Amino acid sequence: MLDMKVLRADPQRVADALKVKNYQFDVAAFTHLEERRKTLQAQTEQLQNERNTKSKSIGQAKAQGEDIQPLLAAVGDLGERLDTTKKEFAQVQDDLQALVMGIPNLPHESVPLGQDDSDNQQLAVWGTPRVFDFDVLDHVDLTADSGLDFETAAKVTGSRFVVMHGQVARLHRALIQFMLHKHTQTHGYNEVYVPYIANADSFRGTGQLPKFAQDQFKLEHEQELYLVPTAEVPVTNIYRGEILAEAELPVKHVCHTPCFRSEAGSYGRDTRGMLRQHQFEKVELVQLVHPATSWDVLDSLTGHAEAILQDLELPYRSVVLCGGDLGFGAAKTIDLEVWVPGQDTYREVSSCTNFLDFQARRLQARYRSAQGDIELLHTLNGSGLAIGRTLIALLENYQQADGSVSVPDALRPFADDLAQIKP
RNA sequence: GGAGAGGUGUCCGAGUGGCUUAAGGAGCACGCCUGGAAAGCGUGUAUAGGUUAAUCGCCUAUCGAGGGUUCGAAUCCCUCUCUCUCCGCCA
Repeated sequence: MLDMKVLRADPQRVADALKVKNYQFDVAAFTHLEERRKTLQAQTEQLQNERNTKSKSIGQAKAQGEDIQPLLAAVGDLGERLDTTKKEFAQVQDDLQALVMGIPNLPHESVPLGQDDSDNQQLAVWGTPRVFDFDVLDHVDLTADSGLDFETAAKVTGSRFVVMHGQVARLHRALIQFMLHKHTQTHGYNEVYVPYIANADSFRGTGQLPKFAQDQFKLEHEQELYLVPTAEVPVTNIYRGEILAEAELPVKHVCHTPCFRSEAGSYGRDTRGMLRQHQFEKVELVQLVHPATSWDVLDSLTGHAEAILQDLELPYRSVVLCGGDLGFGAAKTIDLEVWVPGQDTYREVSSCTNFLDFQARRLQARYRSAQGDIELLHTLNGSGLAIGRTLIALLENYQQADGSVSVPDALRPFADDLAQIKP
């Protein structure tokens, strides 16, 4: 959520900034609602004050044994007027809230202009894609006999799911262990385990609701519950409504969860293989930091994700997302894209984002400064990394002419010393 | 699943319709006192919003959440939620 003070002070400036994100902010509608809000709030509070004062005097009169009938009469239709005004005020508040909750975060000034991912700007390239002296297989063909089993998953559940067998399942598990190990032991993150189901308040807190309900798996339950689309939701919401001491900062969490996404509206895209699944594993990095540090933290957090790709010796590049490709709550996002030989291109395995105080304001996640002031935190997160896509990259980059796949050194200790996957 | 007890500020804890403007205590901060400390004494110690150029101030809301009754609700009623105890079931 944006700062209401900023919105009120200069809505036109907000509208201009949001054009970078292809978002049309209706300044007139906002200003109109805000005017009504102001009037109605003043009226409501004035009536409440009147009621409180008069009620108190009734109490005092009663305590002194005086006749309270005239006082009761003086209250008259105050209650009714208050009721009407209150309802009107609540309605305007709801409308205004709905409007403001739907406004995306302002992009940082360094975010490049652009419509979609083709306008993203490359920042750096690491490693060189391997030159193969045989015909390259993609992960589907490579594991058709022994590893990834899409037919069975389709029988058990439906499309966009996978069953993994044997050594591929082991490698998949090893990737999770390896990443958790690296982030906790080398990068100083605290591991957390969290629920894979979260309530609507949590989804609103991190910005998945109200706007993106169609992307979520909603449970049939008496309470409004959803499967988590990323660990970002449960982990960041640990701090919803909390006030941390400045000395506790920065909070750094690493968390492995499955992620559930309905992928509504992506029917034709990435239908082959396990690039885009309804369920995938992810190791997520989440930080809650002092506002002054968040831009530095974005760089270091991205570096932590990059370290995984470097240890696995997978070629990748980093790109900064353009305005049109930037997420709802993001001020700036750096994507890491790993080389996928089967597609002869780079594909996203990590998305590292600085939300500034956008999520913190919805969450009311704050800290108390040394001076005793209470201020909003800044939140950041990034994949470190998406497991399924890393596995794809691993299989395809490390494939051999005979159809086997060698396991990179860094991963072997976590895979019971598995050195090679046989076809 | 059944029965019961609860949820009050940073913490403990009082509070069954109006001197509650949430008592009292602990903790913390500052001041006085002291050679220094402890003790003692004093002052302060929530959040969100409104008003204001801003501070002070003033106003409104918040006692798990949401409704309701009432001139007036922490207190009474309803729904939900979480915690604890006992029974049952269970990995």
